[in-house]
Amino acid sequence: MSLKLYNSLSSKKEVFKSISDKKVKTYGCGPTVYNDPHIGNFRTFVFYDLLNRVLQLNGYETETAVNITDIDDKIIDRVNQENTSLKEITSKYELSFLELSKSLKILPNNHNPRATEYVEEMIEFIQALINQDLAYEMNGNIFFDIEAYPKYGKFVNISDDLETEDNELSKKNRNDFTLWKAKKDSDGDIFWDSEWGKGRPGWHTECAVMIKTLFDGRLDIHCGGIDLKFPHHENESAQIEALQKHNLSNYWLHAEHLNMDDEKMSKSLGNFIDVSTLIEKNGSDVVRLFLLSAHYRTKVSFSQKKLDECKKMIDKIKRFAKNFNIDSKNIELKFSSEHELFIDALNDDLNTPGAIGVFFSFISEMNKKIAENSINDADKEKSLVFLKLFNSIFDILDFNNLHDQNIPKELQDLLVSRQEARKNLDWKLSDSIRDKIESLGWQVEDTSSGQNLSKKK
RNA sequence: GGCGUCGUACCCAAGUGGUUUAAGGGACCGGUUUGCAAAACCGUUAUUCGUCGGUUCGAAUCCGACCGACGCCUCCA
Repeated sequence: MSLKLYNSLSSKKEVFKSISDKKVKTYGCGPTVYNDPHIGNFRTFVFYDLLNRVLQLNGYETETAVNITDIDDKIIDRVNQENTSLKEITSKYELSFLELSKSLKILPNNHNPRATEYVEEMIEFIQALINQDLAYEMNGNIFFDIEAYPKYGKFVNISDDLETEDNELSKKNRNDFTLWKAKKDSDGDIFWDSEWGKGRPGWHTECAVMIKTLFDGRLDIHCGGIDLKFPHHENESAQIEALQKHNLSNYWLHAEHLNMDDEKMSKSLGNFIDVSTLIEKNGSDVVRLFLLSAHYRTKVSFSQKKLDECKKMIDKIKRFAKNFNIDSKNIELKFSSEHELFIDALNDDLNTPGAIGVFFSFISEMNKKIAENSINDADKEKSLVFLKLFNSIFDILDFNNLHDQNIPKELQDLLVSRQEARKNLDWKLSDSIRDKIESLGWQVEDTSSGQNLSKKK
């Protein structure tokens, strides 16, 4: 099955067709670096990674960008509150974003452009819009004139009542948006010089110009959180499309929110959970699986119970994987029908829950054969291929570390003693040693091939 | 107020016209196995998909109304 993606432009699943044959260019709206990101932010970032990996699975070479918004009102607020510098705040949280991304196995992007490094281009871009009568100046602010761009409203129906005037900024039209913000006293030394005076670029212009500079304003796929659909993405594309007369992006993908008690998790509502806290408590593999365990276009409510269930799922996969001698480098990805079902699910608009279902059905089938001792070489090979395929997308297994290799000496000794006791049929001693092992945070299982020690769940 | 999304078992969650008289995970209960556990395996758990109508040979899937939840229209992943 060819890759299908739900395009927000048409509100339909569409067969994906790239601009050039092999290479796909994607851009995702990244974090505003003024705060530690919460788990909801990372739902979207992990979704970008999923898209990237599925594109690669389909044989595409990807060129990805996720921007760093490092000029913004909230950042300036923090700079003023903490009496520090812009760079100090933004570099701290940019680093935290990149580290958490790595920890959640998000593949590195080709570009992580910072808005502050493109201000010159932004000023030129705004000037070009003014020259084309697509923007106008008002008290040192520059606004995009949506009346000059009749196609405005690709993501929403702009209704008549929205045309009421908003006099606060003396805009011509309520939906005219800021390209350049005139400097305010509270901005301190955070400003750039332009022909229209001191100020700084607006958010929508930042993304538009980074895309223009890196990708010549022409993308295969633009993605972001659902809340950015309007006005951010509307405005982003309006600027580029009004000026360049072609689509900014052929596909627009929007990820739904992670909610907290059925309400959107957000920094402004204060109902968010830190990613780092969550990773520390549950492990990054569990958090990653949790974020991928629901389809990206459905709302998800956060709960610890779900994370606990994901942990159990991972344990089940690991137990299955331990049946095989995995040398992941030497597994040739030769797909059979079982694998194709998994790929089909992913190609059907990144249906991760469907793909997980296919994988678990396969595990069940193989486990049955293992229990009956009827598993053959072909099954084993299929299993290895499936494990590798699964991990190429979900990336929650460490094949080199499936067997807990670092067993402390103390435990090794206990295992030897227990082995001895079992040999002597001294169940009382054997069980007391088992209790001791458990009290140390490990657990021992007796299998036909001997004792199997693992970290306690 | 305008625009939009969603409502599937005890919980989570796929499926969006016939291969599904509804995947997969968790939980529960019964069984096989085991010295006992654990794990694994087998079986059971929605004749039903918010409610009521309609279209169709056929609907969880399409249409309408209603009820309920949420989002966007202001910063937001």
